[in-house]
Amino acid sequence: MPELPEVETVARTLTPYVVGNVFAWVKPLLASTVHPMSLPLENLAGMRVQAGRRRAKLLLLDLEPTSETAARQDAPPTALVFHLRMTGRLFTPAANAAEGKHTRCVFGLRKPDGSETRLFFDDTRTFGKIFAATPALLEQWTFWRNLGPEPLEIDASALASRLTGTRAIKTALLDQKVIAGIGNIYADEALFRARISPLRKAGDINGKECAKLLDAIKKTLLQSIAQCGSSIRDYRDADGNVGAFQNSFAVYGRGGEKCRKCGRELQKIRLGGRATVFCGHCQK
DNA sequence: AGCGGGACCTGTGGGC
DNA sequence: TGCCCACAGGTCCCGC
Repeated sequence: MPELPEVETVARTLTPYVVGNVFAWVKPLLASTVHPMSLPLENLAGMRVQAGRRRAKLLLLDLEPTSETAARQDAPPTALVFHLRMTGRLFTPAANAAEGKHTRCVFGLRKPDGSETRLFFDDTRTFGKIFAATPALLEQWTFWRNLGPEPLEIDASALASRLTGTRAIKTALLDQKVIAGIGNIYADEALFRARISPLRKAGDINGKECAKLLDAIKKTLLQSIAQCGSSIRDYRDADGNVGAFQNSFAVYGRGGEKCRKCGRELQKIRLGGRATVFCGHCQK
């Protein structure tokens, strides 16, 4: 499900509901949803949500201590990290709402006025993870440590230096160590906009093409963020709203249909195990 | 190094 | 209506 624009949208919509609130209790409903390296989620008790943000496809709640936690012996988590994977959803349910069939964890938070609010983590396919971490723990997490740069924050030369080797450019874009946050949708969409075939060898993309590709990546991601992401089936933001960028797809999910640029039939292949759609005429 | 395949899960949609 | 198969926005691991 969520790639960079979707996680960004969830972070933005969730933040107003949680910032300033203090974790009071937690109810894990599926043990495997808690990352094996995570601190016990119970350690969240007394920590206040200071900010919400996104890194790659991860959503982070930055935490700060309160008087409740000041005397604690254990190291309290300084961040609560969520990886939504394919079907993870974070939202604040209505006060009387019951847990759903796919609710994997419930967090109880206390608002400054003393009233309680809850945070649900729902995840149909159960691939998602919750990780209560300290900075040291995050650094021990290989996936985190190896994350590549944010696509919206790098320049073309930085991208060029990371695109090496003989593997397909699309495979490289999906590799979170190369560049973080791009998934199957935005890899296909950006390559179409840059008029680059997904099958080209990453190391063969020249400087000019690299600049064009990065420009296409940034524009695609920013346009999607502006439209609150893409909703194919599961994705919803923290308010339960769908995104709109799926209406702007040039290639994703359009195999066999006509290229919007040249009218020829879009090809659908499998590349690195992922459905890949592109125009064999427009993309070289 | 890089590829394909499978695994992890549940649900949905198409074909028959 | 129902069954079976293919497939789904992510990542990891294995063997070649």
